[in-house]
Amino acid sequence: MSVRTRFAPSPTGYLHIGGARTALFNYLFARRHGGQYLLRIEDTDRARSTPEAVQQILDSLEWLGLSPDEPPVFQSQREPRHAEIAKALLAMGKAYLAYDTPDELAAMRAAAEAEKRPFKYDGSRWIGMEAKDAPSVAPAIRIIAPREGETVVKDLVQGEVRVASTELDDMIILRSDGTPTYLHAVVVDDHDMDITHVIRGDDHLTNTFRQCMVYDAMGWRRPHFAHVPLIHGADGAKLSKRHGAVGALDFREQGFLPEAVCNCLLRLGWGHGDTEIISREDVTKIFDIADVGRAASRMDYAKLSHFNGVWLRAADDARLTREVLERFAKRGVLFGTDGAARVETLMPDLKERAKTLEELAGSAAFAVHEGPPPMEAKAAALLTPEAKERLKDLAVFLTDAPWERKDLEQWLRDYADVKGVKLGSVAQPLRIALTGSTTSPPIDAVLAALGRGEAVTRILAAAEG
RNA sequence: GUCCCGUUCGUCUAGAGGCCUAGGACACCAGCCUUUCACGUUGGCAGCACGGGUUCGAAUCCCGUACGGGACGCCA
Repeated sequence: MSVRTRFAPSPTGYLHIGGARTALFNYLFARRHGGQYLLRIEDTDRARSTPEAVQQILDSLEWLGLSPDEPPVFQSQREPRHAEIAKALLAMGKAYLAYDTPDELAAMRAAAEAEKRPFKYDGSRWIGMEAKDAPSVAPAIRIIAPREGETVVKDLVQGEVRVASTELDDMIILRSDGTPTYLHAVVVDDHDMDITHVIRGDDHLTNTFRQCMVYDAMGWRRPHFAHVPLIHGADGAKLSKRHGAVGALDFREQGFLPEAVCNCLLRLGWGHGDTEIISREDVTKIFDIADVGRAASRMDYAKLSHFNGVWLRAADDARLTREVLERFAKRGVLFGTDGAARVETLMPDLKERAKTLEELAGSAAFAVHEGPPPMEAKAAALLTPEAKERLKDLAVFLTDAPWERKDLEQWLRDYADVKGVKLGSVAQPLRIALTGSTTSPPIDAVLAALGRGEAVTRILAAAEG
């Protein structure tokens, strides 16, 4: 049977990076083994699930390049099937009707706590009861837990984990209102979807033992399990908004590339020798779930920036230009076709200096600015009378300079040589005049991209300003 | 509280008994390169949670302790 994995988020909010990483592992595992990777939306909690959240999860996965191979399955639409299995279990005598009310259950828990003993449900009085003797409350269906021995799970990440049957009790699989519980629905769905490998967050590890009750009672073969550790915030606590960006789409907003986010997420928990930078294509060839670590890791935003810088430099110039222009539009920065062309011309040098698309947009803005760009205070301070004289002189001489980047560089060197000054004392005033900033791509590249007319205009404006 | 899982530089990790004087990456510090800033490059700082075993030999195996996380719902 071919490998089938699934990512099963509940649509109660945005997709956070922990979920994104789980999706990534599911995707990679399936690809590695030539199988399918599916998506199941666990929307059985009607009160908390929203269509907006579903859409956001879909958008997030698409952005990350983790769209499923088949249309998503919506768990809520499968409730009849869940009920059918619950009733089948009842008919087989592997489950029973339990007539406890929520209040009675709460009282039992309170009593257990008062006596400082762990609460364990005992529904033995309901087993074998005739319908006519039952209380007049709507019953829930409980599955009969194993009474002795232990359950053993060979987890692909955590290794062999075992839990004694004394720890398990008869759990509810169908509520008194006829709706399935999560632990039951998951098993039925995974079985029906032919899921062979369940890869999920390690918070589900102990749930696995209860899910095994359903598999075993139905005589279904259990899938392989792999419980990957959670991602924590920089302080080691559970990941939350106060740690900064956690939603997958927040990263897009902040100018991170999906390939960088995936690379970073991959390295949180997965290791393969000293490999740090790795493409989707390459990791697909070597990914092994056994190489995932067992310990929780912390999200490291500084390292994400580094990964992003690496992938930014490797990215296609036309693509980056599109991204930057989109950001200009959002910032209200106006640009014409010549401005767009300047950005693309400068892109090889621009991307070398940025960590995010936001930074890239910031450093590219001077190129499309209508007229002389705004002057940074630090830059303005360096425009001494002496520097302004230099600019006036340059404006004159540049009129005859050859306007190709390579030639411009040589021209500037010759100019500095002839004037007997250091190249820096020529380049820096020029940079300030042309970009309004003390930092920019190499000055010859800037001159070439702006064009002679625009360059001279800016130089004169700065010299006289 | 009970059960389950975990613990290598600040962070992410390599490490499956001798290859470890514990390797790499990010961050940080210093130098080099240089028309600025980056990139690149050289070097530096810094870690096997603790205590017992097993073994000729342990970061690696076993047992405790401590600390962290997770699960204990008619939530998912």
